[in-house]
Amino acid sequence: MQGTEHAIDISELRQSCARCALLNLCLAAPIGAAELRRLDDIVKRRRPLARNEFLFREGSRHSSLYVIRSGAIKTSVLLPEGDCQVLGFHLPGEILGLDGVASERHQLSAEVLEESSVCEIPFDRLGEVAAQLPALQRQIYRIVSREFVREQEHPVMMGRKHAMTRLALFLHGFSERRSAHGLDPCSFELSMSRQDLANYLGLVIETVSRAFSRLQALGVIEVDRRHVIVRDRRALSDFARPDEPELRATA
Amino acid sequence: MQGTEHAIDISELRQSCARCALLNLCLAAPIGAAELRRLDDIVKRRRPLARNEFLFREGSRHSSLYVIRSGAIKTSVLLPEGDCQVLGFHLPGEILGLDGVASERHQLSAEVLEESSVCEIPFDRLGEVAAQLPALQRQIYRIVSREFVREQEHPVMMGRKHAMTRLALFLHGFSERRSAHGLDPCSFELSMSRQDLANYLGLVIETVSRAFSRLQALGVIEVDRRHVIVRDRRALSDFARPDEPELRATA
DNA sequence: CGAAATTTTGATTTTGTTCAATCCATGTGG
DNA sequence: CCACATGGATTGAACAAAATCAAAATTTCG
Repeated sequence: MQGTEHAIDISELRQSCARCALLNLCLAAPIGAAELRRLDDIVKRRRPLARNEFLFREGSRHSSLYVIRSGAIKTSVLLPEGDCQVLGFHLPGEILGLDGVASERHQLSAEVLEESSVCEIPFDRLGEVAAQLPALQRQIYRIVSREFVREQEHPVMMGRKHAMTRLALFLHGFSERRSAHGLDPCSFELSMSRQDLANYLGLVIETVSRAFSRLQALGVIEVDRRHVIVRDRRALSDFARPDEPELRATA
Repeated sequence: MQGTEHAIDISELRQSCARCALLNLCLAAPIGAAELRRLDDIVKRRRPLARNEFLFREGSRHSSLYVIRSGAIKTSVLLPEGDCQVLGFHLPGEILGLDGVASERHQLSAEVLEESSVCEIPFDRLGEVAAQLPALQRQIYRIVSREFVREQEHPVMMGRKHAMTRLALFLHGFSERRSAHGLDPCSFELSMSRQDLANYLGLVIETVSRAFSRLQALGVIEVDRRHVIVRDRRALSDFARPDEPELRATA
């Protein structure tokens, strides 16, 4: 409830796809300036979402895609016994809401990990606009494909037999994603809890904790609470290689 | 090289989306009979693919989507050290080739597990047709979303801590998918090797073998080579529940 | 039929999980 | 401002499960 309605309106007016820093990662990338306004018209810029808020919940009605503008969002799915499987941690430039198009209901939940803002794009209106802008249509497919490919990194990580490999792979990928956004790849804050990370990696929290400690003891990273500094980028990507028992034994 | 060119032509002429048994699972589902012909025109029906052939390979140029008409196809991605991660086993009605739209090159390989036939749909021509048929456009999104959601089952499986749970989850899902296609859900042939299955589940081959033996010893399934009979559907889905140590201990 | 490949089974080792205790950062209320 | 409670994270010890190593059995295929 901080900030008046009025203040929010002003900031919304200021925003437009044309001047968005994420433009080239986003749906709008290949569109001419003129046509961009048509897309701009249907995009709703939502007020910032606070930590622990849900962007959407499993089972709720689906009608929009969301592009993350800033922050970090966790997606997960409920399992029969009450617990859940974390499916991803999503960063700026990434798209959410593709689940749910098929069944008109979201198949997963999206929870905000740190204050985030997103652009909401009503799905049917996007379809209407895209029908008249072939370049936009193609870009939508491209983005969807990109997300599809990125999802595959998850099973690749979980397929590794050693906890260290999984964590190294995660940290390495996280670091890479930061690079791609022009952020420091060697020093960052993890916005998810150890519990979330463990769940994501298919491990228990203790094992993740030990893997962090181990990487730190080996001088690969420095970790303080949720802050991570990558000390030896090379060593990290060595550990991220498919399970070679030699590597992770002594050192 | 079996079958003459002529024979193949005849069988191709006979095929059309309109009389395809998979129509309702496929892109064409909600399209009127008249418009269906336009889609029909761009679909290439490929001659049956033999076991071990590749539908496409990682790195090769992408230009089409593929709908599996019959058979079974395995997708996988190469890992830095030379081995690979199996990402999925795909059955009739499912779509392949969405990887590769973003980068114009396939990001994964698709290998035929048993004689299969697929419809090939040139991607840009599909776009052209869909631009004029909103119902087709929507259906494409729906199918893509469906595949997207189905991919999530993989990390859910890999997230389980016990080998038995992963295998049970796989068998249960496989059985369900058969039901959906009107096939016997309780008796089937697995077309993938134990090695492929182990890789897919994030386990080694010996562990998978033992899990099979164990499920058989418990009377849940009967397994002979690659043929599986589900004896106790209920017990199977109990084992497929998130890791409850009690369940899989004795019995 | 015989060779090669795949799968199963057994014994052993390694790793991760579980259980339990401690630590530590944070926030509360006296 | 400082005990104190709280939740999250780390660490340790015992245990269980899967990986590894090795061998035997079975199937597949030439």
